[in-house]
Amino acid sequence: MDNQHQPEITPGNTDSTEQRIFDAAHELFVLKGLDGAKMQEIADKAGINKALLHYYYRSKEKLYEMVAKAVIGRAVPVIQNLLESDDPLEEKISRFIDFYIDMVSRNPFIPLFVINELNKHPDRFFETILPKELPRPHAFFRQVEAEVAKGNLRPIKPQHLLVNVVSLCIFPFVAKPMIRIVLGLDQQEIKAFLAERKEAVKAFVFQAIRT
Amino acid sequence: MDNQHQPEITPGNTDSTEQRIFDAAHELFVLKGLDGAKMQEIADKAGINKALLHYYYRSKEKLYEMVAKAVIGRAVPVIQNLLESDDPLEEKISRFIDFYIDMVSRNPFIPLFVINELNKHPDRFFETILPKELPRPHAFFRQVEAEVAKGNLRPIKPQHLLVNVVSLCIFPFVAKPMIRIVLGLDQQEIKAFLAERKEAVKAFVFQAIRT
DNA sequence: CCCCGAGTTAACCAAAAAGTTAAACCCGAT
DNA sequence: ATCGGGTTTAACTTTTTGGTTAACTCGGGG
Repeated sequence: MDNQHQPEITPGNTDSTEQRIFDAAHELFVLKGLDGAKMQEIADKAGINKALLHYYYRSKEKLYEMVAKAVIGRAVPVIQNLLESDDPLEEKISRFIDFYIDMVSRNPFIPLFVINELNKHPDRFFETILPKELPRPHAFFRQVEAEVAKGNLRPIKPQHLLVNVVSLCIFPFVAKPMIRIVLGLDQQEIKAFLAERKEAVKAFVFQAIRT
Repeated sequence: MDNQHQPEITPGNTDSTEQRIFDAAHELFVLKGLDGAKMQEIADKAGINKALLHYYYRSKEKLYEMVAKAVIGRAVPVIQNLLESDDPLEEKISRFIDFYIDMVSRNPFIPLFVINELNKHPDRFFETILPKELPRPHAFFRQVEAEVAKGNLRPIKPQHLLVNVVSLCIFPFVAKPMIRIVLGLDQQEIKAFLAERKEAVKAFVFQAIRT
């Protein structure tokens, strides 16, 4: 063991070594970013020798790529389904909000990871990480336009509506520590506050768009 | 020159060396974070020797602290003013949106920087970076509650309203590359889209809260 | 004219971190 | 049993990086 750090192996990890490495890398890359996470740290968390990282994944970059691809690829099909379903619009939006807030409150660091990746390594993102199939919101857009035309919805550009909904869902979880400070909430209170978000966002959005 | 990188000195920088270092560090830390930005890089960008970084600022940490403190300290008083002014509520919200979107469209990386700092180094943040005076939104909250009581506003928790407005202002700029992809916009189109945001957000928010 | 000290530099150092190697270890197939 | 390939490890090398040192420049008193 050339290990001067505390090993703190994640327990209960009975999978293959390759998987353990991947899981450890996933956790640390998402938490600390490419530069922040160290190979030794990942090895420690996976409970294996640093050389194994290179045995299974050739380099830090490659390992990072795998993780990034997995993280991003995971959410895309779900969003796609949500946007393309033929539910009535309000129901679709409601489901969308539920899904997004559930997802992001379980994994609050994922959106930050994606955004950072996209801002800091756009080249790599477009070349190797971006999945071929990315959400096509056209169906959703036409649906909104149809409702606006029918007079069921106040006039709004569907693009702005989509961006608004996503912003309202994601941002508060990403900025959770900031919000905690500004609103002066403790651990419990911020949790309660964020738990109210599903209903708060739905109410806000629907009041904004209903005629 | 122990310089194996391309120097690419930022031109037009006629200020003192100390200032040049600070500016270079500011740019790179905001762009790449503490781990991502390298001292050599900062020195190159400032057009000076690496040793000067340590001459003026003792260590990377100290330099980073200065930058972080400046970045965060800058926005706080303005927000404070906005929230505590005694303008009527709608005007206050309107100004708030204008200010935030102006600010974030000029410096799209600042919010990301603050959020990352807060998520990844909360300890340091609270100990050394957090300014004593942070925005106290109480006046704003009471104002909202008063309007709700008077029936001028639909019932809404003022905390959610504040979070909603900030989310709608900041997130689209932070997630700009993501939005570009999903909406399939080119450079020009995304610029135009974001330019519409001020009006779009105001319309959305006011329709959501007006009775 | 010379000194002095702030400013600046090249060269160096030590620690950290990525990556490599060669040997050992398991374990099923021969 | 043993061979052999996939797996794992300790130890090593290389590269990167933050930090230091000693020398040099240069302009303003004395």
